[in-house]
Amino acid sequence: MAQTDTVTRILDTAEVLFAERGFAETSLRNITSKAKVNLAAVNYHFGSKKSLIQAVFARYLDPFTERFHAALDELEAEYQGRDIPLETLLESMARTVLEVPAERNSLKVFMRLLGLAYSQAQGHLRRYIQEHYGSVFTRFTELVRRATPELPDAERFWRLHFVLGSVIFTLSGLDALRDIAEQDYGEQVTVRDLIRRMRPVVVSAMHAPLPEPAESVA
Amino acid sequence: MAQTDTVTRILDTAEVLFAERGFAETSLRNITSKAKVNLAAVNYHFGSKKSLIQAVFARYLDPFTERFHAALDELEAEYQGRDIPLETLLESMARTVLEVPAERNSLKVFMRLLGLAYSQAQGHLRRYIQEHYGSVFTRFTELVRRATPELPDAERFWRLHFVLGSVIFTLSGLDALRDIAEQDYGEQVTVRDLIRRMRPVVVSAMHAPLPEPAESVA
Amino acid sequence: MAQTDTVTRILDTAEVLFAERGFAETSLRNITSKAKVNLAAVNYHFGSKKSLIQAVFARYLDPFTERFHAALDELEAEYQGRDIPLETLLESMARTVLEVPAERNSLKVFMRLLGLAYSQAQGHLRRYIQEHYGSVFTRFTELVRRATPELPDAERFWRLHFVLGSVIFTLSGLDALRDIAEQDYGEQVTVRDLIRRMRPVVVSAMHAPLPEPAESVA
Amino acid sequence: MAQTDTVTRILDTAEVLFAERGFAETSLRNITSKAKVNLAAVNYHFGSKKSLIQAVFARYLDPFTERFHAALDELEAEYQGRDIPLETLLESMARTVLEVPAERNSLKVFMRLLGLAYSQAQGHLRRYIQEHYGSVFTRFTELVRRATPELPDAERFWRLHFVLGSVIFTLSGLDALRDIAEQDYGEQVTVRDLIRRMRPVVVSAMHAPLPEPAESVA
DNA sequence: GATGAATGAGGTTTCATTCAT
DNA sequence: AATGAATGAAACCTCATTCAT
Repeated sequence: MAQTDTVTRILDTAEVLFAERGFAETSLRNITSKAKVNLAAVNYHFGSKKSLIQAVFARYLDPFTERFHAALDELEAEYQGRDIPLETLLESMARTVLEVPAERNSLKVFMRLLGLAYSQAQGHLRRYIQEHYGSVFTRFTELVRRATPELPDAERFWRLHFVLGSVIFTLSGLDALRDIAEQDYGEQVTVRDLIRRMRPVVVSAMHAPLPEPAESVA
Repeated sequence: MAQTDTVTRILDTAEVLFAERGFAETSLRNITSKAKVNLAAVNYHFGSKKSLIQAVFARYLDPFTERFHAALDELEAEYQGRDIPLETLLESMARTVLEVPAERNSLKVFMRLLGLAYSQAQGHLRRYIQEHYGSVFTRFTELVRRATPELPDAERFWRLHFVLGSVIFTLSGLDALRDIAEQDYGEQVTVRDLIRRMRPVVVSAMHAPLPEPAESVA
Repeated sequence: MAQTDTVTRILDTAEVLFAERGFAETSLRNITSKAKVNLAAVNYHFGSKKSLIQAVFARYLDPFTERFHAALDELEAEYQGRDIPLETLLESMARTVLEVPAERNSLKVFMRLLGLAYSQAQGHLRRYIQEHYGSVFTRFTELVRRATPELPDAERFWRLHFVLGSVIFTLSGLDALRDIAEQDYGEQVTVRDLIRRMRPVVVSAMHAPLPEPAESVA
Repeated sequence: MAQTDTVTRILDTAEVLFAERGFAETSLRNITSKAKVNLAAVNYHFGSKKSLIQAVFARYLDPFTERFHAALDELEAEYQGRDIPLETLLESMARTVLEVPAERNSLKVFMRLLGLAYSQAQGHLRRYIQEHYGSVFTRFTELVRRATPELPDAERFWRLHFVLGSVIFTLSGLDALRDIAEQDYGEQVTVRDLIRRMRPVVVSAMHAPLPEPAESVA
């Protein structure tokens, strides 16, 4: 009881502060004082700041991975060896991404964290994510490959990263952009809205015509 | 001479380190020791770390703004009031973005910096960029608006940011991605290749069908 | 059973770590984690780190004291009031020192601990040893006094400490020295060898001519 | 001026506290607060606590090494290739050891430090001393070899370490021993007295008869 | 009898900045 | 114009110990 409480309070506070300011700009003091927890508690429960950062991610990515694997299992069962259409795959991923943080009302935080994982140095984090969650991404990539046989492998690789960039960039910089959008267009945008907007863009991007071949001289 | 030298050495070193590790993770000591410059020199020449960060950006964004304004001037003169096609506008922007750092062989650094400007907290930086360089972007946005009359304003706003995200994300993480691509597909990708590949994707993205309207209940 | 086990495991681990690194450099965490024992167990069973240190010494010094008293009893019985020769006294001490740790194969540890007791601050330890084991040493010293009537008391005091220093220093640093000796002279030295080598040196040292008197001006 | 002052104050304070309590038991806060110097000054001037410890030793050992080399140069010149007698060599070393700290009235501190260097873990310190000052010791050892041709090499090696142990042990534990001696024998002992007392003991120890050969079975 | 959780004190180090020269 | 010295704040982490269970 007491433990769960402390550990959870630390994680809850940490993820919010990390999302707001980044890792380096958030000190353990910031976290523990806001969480009303002893300063040493972080090191006691997590061992180090690095491990805390990883734990914050794990709390999202563990259930995400599990559910996404399950969702892909279902799809594969449903399609019985036939190729799953790209739209369905993307749909399934989007749904899972939305599901996990929905239970804690922290979708925005999760998105910011994903953005930080990419943009902040934190080599240890990149390694941790790669090690622990690389396999789902690999599985997903392979299914995408079979859904888009017309694309050369390299082309597909790059397009997936274009799309990934779009999503992570937009969602992680969401707050600032949302402010501007609200000010300029009077719209109040939710993450759900954004995902709805992204769908056709992403699909079009993946299906765009192949580029003209490179010129002979670079 | 000696001063110019010092200032330039600081800027050259700072931009590389910032791009590699981020702002908070790069200390003035890191910079000055690598630049072989006195520790106090940063504060002496720039006043503070914040100002140094801004100066690093200004060195790219000042010439960029100037040239991009000039390029748009040319286009407007050429089209004499008629709408400039989206492809042409994007083309022009891409060319200018490539031109500026090309002279110092630092495209990657420039892109990483742009990425950091987006993703790192540094409120002061966002404000600085907005204040000093907001006008070019506004001008460009307005021209895009006239090139895509079929898009609702808000939709265009978001799509531009999707695209921006793609570009910055891909180019700023270029090194890592390039390694993977080379390993997996035996391709040696140049920045020019990437831009060539991006063109159809970006155009398709901008021209994607409108999303289905939001459901009534969020 | 469980308790005995825990206490013993703590003592076994603590003495090794203390001997290797010293008292201050060995944390209770080091000990308990290596001993696979709960962190609080040390405080629970021993009360404090200081008491643990004392307990580690007691485990060697209690049997040592007992046996040494017994050995001196025997000698006094054998010599029936006549002075016991210095060589015999030293011999007896050496034998007892070797006997106690021999049962646990920990002579080196014992010697290192004695060295630490001398050189590390730990006032409490010096006091503890003095209080609990001072009497054997006093008894031994008195016998030595009668064996070397030609030496002034102060001279004898210092010489005993010179010798003690030799022994503890050599035996506590044994591993490093043995490595050098083996490398340089191709000798594999056992503790018994060393004791054999020390005997004539110690005897000569104790019987050395008196120093010339101090000069008038320090 | 200001710098010299701060650096010197730190070194002066550090060596006293180290000598009194040992390295681990002396915190940088202890040092800087007693030296009335900013806490960060140690890291500014020395880089780390380890480097400070090394600097404290260097301040004694650098002049010691220099003078001892000079003294041996003189002796070699005087003896013109003939072997220098053991007594003379030891005499020369003792004189040099006394000379260096005499100028700062800190012989006792120097001795404690030497003792600590041996008994405290501090692997870095042992390595530092070995690297920087090993050569003088090697030179001295070689001269001792020629002064005691009757000793087998291994025997000489061990005897030198017996003697070293005597000296370091006694001198570094001096304070406690001195208290006892004063209480028991009413003597006030100076380091000079001790050295005077040690001389005949050391000489006798080195010239002790060879031990009886080892028994056939170890 | 034993333990996981928690704590307050204090450790070393790094930081951006300022100051006297 | 430029710099070496110095500083106060704050960073992360480890410590021995205590407490509730």
